[in-house]
Amino acid sequence: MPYTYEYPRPSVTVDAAVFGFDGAELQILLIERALEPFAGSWAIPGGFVDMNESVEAAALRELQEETGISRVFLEQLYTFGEVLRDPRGRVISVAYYALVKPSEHPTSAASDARQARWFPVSALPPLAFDHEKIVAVALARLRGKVRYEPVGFELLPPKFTLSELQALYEAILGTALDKRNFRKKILGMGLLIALSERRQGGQHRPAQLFRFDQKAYKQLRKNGFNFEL
Amino acid sequence: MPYTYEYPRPSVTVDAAVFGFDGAELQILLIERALEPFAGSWAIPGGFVDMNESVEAAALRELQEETGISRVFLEQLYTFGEVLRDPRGRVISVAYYALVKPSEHPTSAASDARQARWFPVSALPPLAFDHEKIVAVALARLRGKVRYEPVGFELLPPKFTLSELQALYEAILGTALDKRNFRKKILGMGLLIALSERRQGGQHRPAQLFRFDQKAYKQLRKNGFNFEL
DNA sequence: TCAAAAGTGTTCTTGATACACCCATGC
DNA sequence: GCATGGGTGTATCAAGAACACTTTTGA
Repeated sequence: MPYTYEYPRPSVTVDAAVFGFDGAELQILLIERALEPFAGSWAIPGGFVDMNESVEAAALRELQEETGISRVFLEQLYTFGEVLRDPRGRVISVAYYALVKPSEHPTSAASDARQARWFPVSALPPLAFDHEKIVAVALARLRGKVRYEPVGFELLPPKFTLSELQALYEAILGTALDKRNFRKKILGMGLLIALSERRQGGQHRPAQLFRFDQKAYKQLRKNGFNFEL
Repeated sequence: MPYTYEYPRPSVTVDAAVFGFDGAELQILLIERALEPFAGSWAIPGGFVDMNESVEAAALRELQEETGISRVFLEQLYTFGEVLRDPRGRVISVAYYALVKPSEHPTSAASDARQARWFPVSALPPLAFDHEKIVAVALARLRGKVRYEPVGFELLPPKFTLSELQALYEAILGTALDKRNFRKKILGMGLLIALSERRQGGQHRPAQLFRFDQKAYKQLRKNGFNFEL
């Protein structure tokens, strides 16, 4: 690297806000830090980027190491580059957000995390570093994104009912939605496939199960289709 | 920095896609590199982040140094973190995009740029590094952003006609817009202030000049107003 | 008087919103 | 038979899209 010897180098970390949904509330996965600084504090998972891995690969690796999660929807969020944001010195953090189906990802703490645990976004503990800011940006992004791209399905199990889907949207957007209008709109898009199964959940009428039609979505996108709400 | 001595550190650069508008076409400001690698190639302005400045401050500084531009709309775009994106070694780039009023920013090359020049986005030369990718992402972001936030005004002089505004939107979006509908919508928002001046530009009827009403916009935003198209 | 851009309203169509009752099941 | 969530249609309203002619100026 002949050209850059003279340049001072900051450290670069990745941090990921991992969202999940428990059927009622939007959740975020936090780890309890095992190491200084902020040992014992809650934080979003993350760590240093190695020299021989891309930034995105680092985010995936840290998620795997600290929480056991792999194969998730992951998208870059924002890079936090204030000079004093980390007591260890100059550390620039590339933040990501991830959407997982908690049912498919039993979390298991490891690496430099004492434990990993889901918290409802409405009741988060104090967080290490500037992670509260990162979470706030991630939430804003998710709320924006969910309205014009079908990312909600990343948070639901492969088979779901329309009521579950609606509850998810209500949890993310923080508003009540009209049941008939919601169904009319979402079914009208032709992105859901009705399965031959139903879900029985108590002493009432069983609900039709659906799955998201990835292929139809990709096809529609090519033709200029825009998912909306 | 006791905790991080053991970590290898990538270099971090900032790069900025700077957009302008000449009345007809959307333009991008490029510099001709004076130094290796890619000496003599065109590139978007950028450079290394110093240890004692935030990433955003670095982007502003590099813009000033390489093109003479200051006090512009600047927003973070995306961080490019592939391992081999820079021949100098491991260099992570935090990309920004900027919107400038070319009239107010006579560009002047300096620092490690031989010259700075505007190019229409439809006719860019080959670019250094992965800058073509960065420009593509910046363009996509601008096209998305311009539809739901009034950023277009950053590209126009303080006083402008409705035809100029419409031409700008048409250049960015790449589509023709209906004159009457455009005027109806944009005036209906109450964000433009009609000035008592007119602009004479040839042998035809002079056009009413307007300016953007920043205060009204901030006020409306507080009340949940959403700019759209 | 001609060329060139500025300016102006109405109709139609489409999508968003509001709203209330019957259905299937388990207990 | 009753409690619980599942499922369905219509009428109103607002916003978007389509569309053509008159006005003002300089040459």
